[in-house]
Amino acid sequence: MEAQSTVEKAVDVLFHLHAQPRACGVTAIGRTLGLSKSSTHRLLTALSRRSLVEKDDRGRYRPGIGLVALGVGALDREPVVAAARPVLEAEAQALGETVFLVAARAGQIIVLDKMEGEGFLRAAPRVGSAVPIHATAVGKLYLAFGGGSVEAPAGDLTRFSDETITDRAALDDAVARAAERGFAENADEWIPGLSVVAAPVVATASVSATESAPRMLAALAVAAPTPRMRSLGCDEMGRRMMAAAARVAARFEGR
Amino acid sequence: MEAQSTVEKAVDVLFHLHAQPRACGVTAIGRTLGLSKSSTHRLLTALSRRSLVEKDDRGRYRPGIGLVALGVGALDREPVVAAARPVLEAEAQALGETVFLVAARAGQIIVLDKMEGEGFLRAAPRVGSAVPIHATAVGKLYLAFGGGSVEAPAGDLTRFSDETITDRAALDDAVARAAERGFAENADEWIPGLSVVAAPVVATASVSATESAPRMLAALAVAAPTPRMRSLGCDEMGRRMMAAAARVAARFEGR
DNA sequence: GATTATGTTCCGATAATCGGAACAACTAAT
DNA sequence: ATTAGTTGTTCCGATTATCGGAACATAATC
Repeated sequence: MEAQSTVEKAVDVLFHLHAQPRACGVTAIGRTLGLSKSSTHRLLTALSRRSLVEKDDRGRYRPGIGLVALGVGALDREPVVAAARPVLEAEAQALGETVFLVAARAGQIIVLDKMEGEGFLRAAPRVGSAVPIHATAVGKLYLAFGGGSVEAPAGDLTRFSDETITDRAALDDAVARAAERGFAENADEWIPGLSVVAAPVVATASVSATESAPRMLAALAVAAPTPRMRSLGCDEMGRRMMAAAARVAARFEGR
Repeated sequence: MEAQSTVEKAVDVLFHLHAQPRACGVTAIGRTLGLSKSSTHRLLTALSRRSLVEKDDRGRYRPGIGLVALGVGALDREPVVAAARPVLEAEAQALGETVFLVAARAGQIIVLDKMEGEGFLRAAPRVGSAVPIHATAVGKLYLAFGGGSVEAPAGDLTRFSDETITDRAALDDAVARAAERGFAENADEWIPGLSVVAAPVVATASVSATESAPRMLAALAVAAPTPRMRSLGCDEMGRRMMAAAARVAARFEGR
């Protein structure tokens, strides 16, 4: 293991609890995280005092209400989210489909915000969850424009569906195509029946206090059932997302 | 101060960051929490390694994406939430107004879940946020049926609107009335223009491994603009919420 | 350009953490 | 009901991460 600091261990406990489908006991948690029973217990009681975990009748622990409280509104403070929200709403309204704001965080690609359209495509990824890199439109965009902020997974590319790209060379081709066109698409490669078209939000963010550089901050993506996306026109949607992404960038830069 | 353990201090940092409208510096955080600059810095870097906080270009810190990830789905594991969701959906659909599931956690009253109706009453409290005790329908319910799990605030009762109950005796009367009728109401006492009717979810939860006792687990509440609530009929809504709460209790007990 | 404030790093003294062991409470099986 | 096994909780001395002041580097302010 590589966790030294106490708070990192505590956070690991939180993530472990989050990953489990139901409440866990002290012993089980300690065993899988390599902590002694007494240490685990102390961490849990500390977290419990701040209600980040809760103890049920049987002494088992599960994620607490404090986590929800901390998570709510945490995204509103992200400048990109604030800049994108009106655009998200406008596009979701105009297209009637769900529109996402997605960005790279800590090497993963994460859904920052979404706006549901009239369509019934409600199940799609939740805000805060991570999506695969090699099987999504946004993933390809980040490989093309991200400047190394995310990388294709080492080892084999997981197959999610019949259409999933599992060949390195084919993935490189798809990335090159995205770099050329300025947007990326994804038809059934992750979730069968789901198609996505995405465009990058590029803006000159202050990279340090004195210096600024244009950088890919996020991606705007529209999702729709595959037949519906075909009838809307993939290229048409690509142009539309690029224009919307440009509006987000403009708002981000303050005008 | 009363924070001893390191992880509690770290959590305090998270809550402080959450409460601030924008990114904070190390010095400011340390000052308000009574921590030395170096300690604060170490806590922040530890939290940052797990992406619970993020550092912007200027070295200021704000809540991170990890918090969102941890918050998402944390509520689905609450048995009451799982039991209530279908009922919430059905009521929101049938009434066309927003329906809440609210419960006491750590002495506070907290919104566990909500389902929005057709109405445009979207601003109402968010999932995960706390609501005042003496100025809400659910607060009165907990004072009546909660068995001491929450208590009316010490000192003066904060006035939120013209209708807010600020007199102890008047509050006791309102609580007694709720205990008698089995539901509680609230017209403009917290947010002007907003009326709520709520009923308690009472079920026999296992209080220990061998013993069980009937207990108030949560409350179901419907919110609507005051005129609309008047036209729906407060008593009618009270009966309706009591019936819905009974369905939640039945589902909770496993049938 | 000088000055103030802020983020970051270093290091010895301190105090919280660690982990084994003993205890208590519950579960499962006999 | 009794027993055996498991799990949550508490205790305590040894360990070690934490603490806080000070020094340093960098950015903001005048």
